[in-house]
Amino acid sequence: MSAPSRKPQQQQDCTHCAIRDRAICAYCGPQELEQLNAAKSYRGFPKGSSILFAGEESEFVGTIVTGVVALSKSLSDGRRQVVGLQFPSDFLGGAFRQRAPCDAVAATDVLLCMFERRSFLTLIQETPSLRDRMLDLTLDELDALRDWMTLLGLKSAREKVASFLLMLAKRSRPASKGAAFALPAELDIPLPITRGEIGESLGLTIETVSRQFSKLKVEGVIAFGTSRDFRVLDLEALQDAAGEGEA
Amino acid sequence: MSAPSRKPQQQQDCTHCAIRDRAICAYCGPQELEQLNAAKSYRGFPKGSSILFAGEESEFVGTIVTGVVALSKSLSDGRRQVVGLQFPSDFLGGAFRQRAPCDAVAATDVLLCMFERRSFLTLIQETPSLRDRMLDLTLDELDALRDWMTLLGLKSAREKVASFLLMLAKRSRPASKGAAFALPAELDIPLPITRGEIGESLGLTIETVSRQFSKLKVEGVIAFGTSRDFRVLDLEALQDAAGEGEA
DNA sequence: CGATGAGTTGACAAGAGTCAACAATGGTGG
DNA sequence: CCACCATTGTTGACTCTTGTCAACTCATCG
Repeated sequence: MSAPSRKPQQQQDCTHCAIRDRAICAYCGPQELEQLNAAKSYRGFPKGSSILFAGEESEFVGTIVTGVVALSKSLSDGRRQVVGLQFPSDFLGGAFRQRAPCDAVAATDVLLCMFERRSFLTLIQETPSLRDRMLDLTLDELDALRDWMTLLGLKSAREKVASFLLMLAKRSRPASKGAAFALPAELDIPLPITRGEIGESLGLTIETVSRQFSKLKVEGVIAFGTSRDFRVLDLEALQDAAGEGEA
Repeated sequence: MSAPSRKPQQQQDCTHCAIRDRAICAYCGPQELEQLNAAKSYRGFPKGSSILFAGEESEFVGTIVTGVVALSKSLSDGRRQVVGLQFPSDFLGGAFRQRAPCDAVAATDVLLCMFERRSFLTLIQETPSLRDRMLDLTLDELDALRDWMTLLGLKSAREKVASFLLMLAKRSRPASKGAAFALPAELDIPLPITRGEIGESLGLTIETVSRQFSKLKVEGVIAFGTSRDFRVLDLEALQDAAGEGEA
């Protein structure tokens, strides 16, 4: 486990922010950015720590600058379902409501660009570019959830695992706009979460996930560096295994 | 199959609308309502007809006044997953984006209160009460999807079916159609969709759905009138079977 | 070093899918 | 009005994917 970055981060200038063009502030002009700059604050969450508890009141909202956050729901008997993975530039929008709809846990060390919830609410009322972006992001999230539901509802274990790896491959790439999805085979992709968490995402057990990984490895579709990062050897085969093509 | 209500409905007055207090217009004052009243139009969709096609451009948005709409996604091999059931007062918000994110099919005869998409966009920009309600509804939908994902990911067939029946029981509250049909036995709940569609919602086959229904029936938890409506005999047992308690 | 947790692999069991036959329902046309 | 047909739903027998239980390996950290 790596060290928490607890110290208040030095105020990074918004204009040089790596996620400037994809985050909640994407549509903001220089002046609006100024406002955000003044209101924001950074906070680090060490891997494994809880960012939000389901049902609890949340006093802040925020954008992920670095790291991965797992949103999950639990049944009373302890079974857990991961209902969303959030990456840099994603907005912890659940926090937008008074009570968080699900747990949010830092899957890796996470750096959040935060706003106090109530002041963000007024900010958003007064700033059309923020408001529009907010709705955009929320609708994007809806779309992503629907795709995920499709995966959960009708894909086989193999398809689920392959789809998951593809999703990671796409999302873990720095924002290279345009250019069709092509992976250099040499690119090592980190698995930001454990097998257990992958299982909880896909509605599978840890053993099944492991077995599917092994099978894909034996088939020469993927290769592992350590058990926490992989490389796509045969993209076409992986897409095939994922049952790509959502018609 | 019942007759389509294709004829342009007479302009119903918004103030007497049955879903006035829950729909997109819930926060609107009298004056704003006036504006909506002028812009809206009604349109009926016969059972089984398509309202939106995934990927196609949608030229309107709308609220469901009566009926049930099934949102679904398909894989290229024909497998289908229902990713949302929408009831009266729900907003066909997918249509808010230029291209619909999934198919929308009228599961029953449906009456829609519609707006031309582009004019609705400007309307929403100028009307805070509409805008706020829109975000509310979208966030509600997100929450509902997350619950549904939890169901898909980790519940057993029995739990899925029981949860589905409970959901119907909760949601099928009066859209106050013809008062003539206000029966004393309010416990009779219609199943608005076929077993097949239920299966596609829950990630189960039609046979499994049927078997679980039969089991619940034999156990005395529910009873069927026709195969398209049921009654809850033992609510506690049903909640138990659903694995209620999302911690 | 052991100790701990993550990950892999195997044997087995069970839940859900598949295939198939049959029953019930509802709409159509003679 | 009834007979016919298509659609929808039910039930049974069998199969197979995935979950369960358990042993074991591997990496990492005190």
